[in-house]
Amino acid sequence: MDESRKALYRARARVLKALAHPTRLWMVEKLAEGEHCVCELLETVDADFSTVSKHLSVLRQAGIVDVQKRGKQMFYRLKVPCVLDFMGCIEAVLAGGTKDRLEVPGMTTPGTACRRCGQREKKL
Amino acid sequence: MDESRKALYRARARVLKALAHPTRLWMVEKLAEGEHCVCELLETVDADFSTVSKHLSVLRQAGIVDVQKRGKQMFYRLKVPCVLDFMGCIEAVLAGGTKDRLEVPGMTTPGTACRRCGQREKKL
DNA sequence: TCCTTATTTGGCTATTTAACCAAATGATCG
DNA sequence: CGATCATTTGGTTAAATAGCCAAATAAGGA
Repeated sequence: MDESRKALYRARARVLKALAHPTRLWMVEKLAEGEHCVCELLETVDADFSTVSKHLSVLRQAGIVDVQKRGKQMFYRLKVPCVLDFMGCIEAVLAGGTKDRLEVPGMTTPGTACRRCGQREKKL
Repeated sequence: MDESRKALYRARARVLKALAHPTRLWMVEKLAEGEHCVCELLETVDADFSTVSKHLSVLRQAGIVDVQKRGKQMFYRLKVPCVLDFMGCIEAVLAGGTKDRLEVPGMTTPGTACRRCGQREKKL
């Protein structure tokens, strides 16, 4: 795998990591309703002001949300709403389910031999 | 927010966290082709055998992949293929884009006042 | 049975992350 | 200008994570 490909996966992982926190997930859903200032988000999250601010900063740096300053307040918005579509699949994972992809491409058959180990299973 | 709701967000975050690593993301894509044993995955990932094994364990415990032991080998499969659908949206985030949801629900308008701060913006 | 192969487990250390507190910034208001 | 409100930044500490190595398992094969 070449370096640019590695960088791609690192970048993707960074986005997911930004989302991978209960409070931040909750905030994303809250922002799906429309923009909110930090103090509004603070109300329902049981955490310190600075903690909330830092979570929002993580989401912003990942490119998931947007901010706009108006007056004394910072208004956060969901910049990329498609992240909300993740929830359905996450629920499927939690349900232990084997939910198919939304758009099913050609998933190739299992059965390729292990090139390193050189062999396929022997029994069954 | 009640405790069971918090637990839900924690659970969701756990799934995303399992996915939020470059190597694991890569493995998920690789497993989308069909099942692979650990040694096959090892070939292309530049890491220790035990490291690869641990990454797979994380994915398994999250419920994203499945294992089946056959002979000496452990065959990992993607249990919930819909996680592959995340990639499109992640790319949109990376592109700084404002990609809409796949299925657009009624996203409410911004403009609700800050109940805590008691006011809406003054200028502009 | 002993050896080899495939994979997991158990430390261990370095790095990252989360949370809180206190102090800094920035805007509006009196 | 000085006070106040909304939010961010910096510091600190505790906890979680990633990676490597070495040892433990588990299944076949000689």
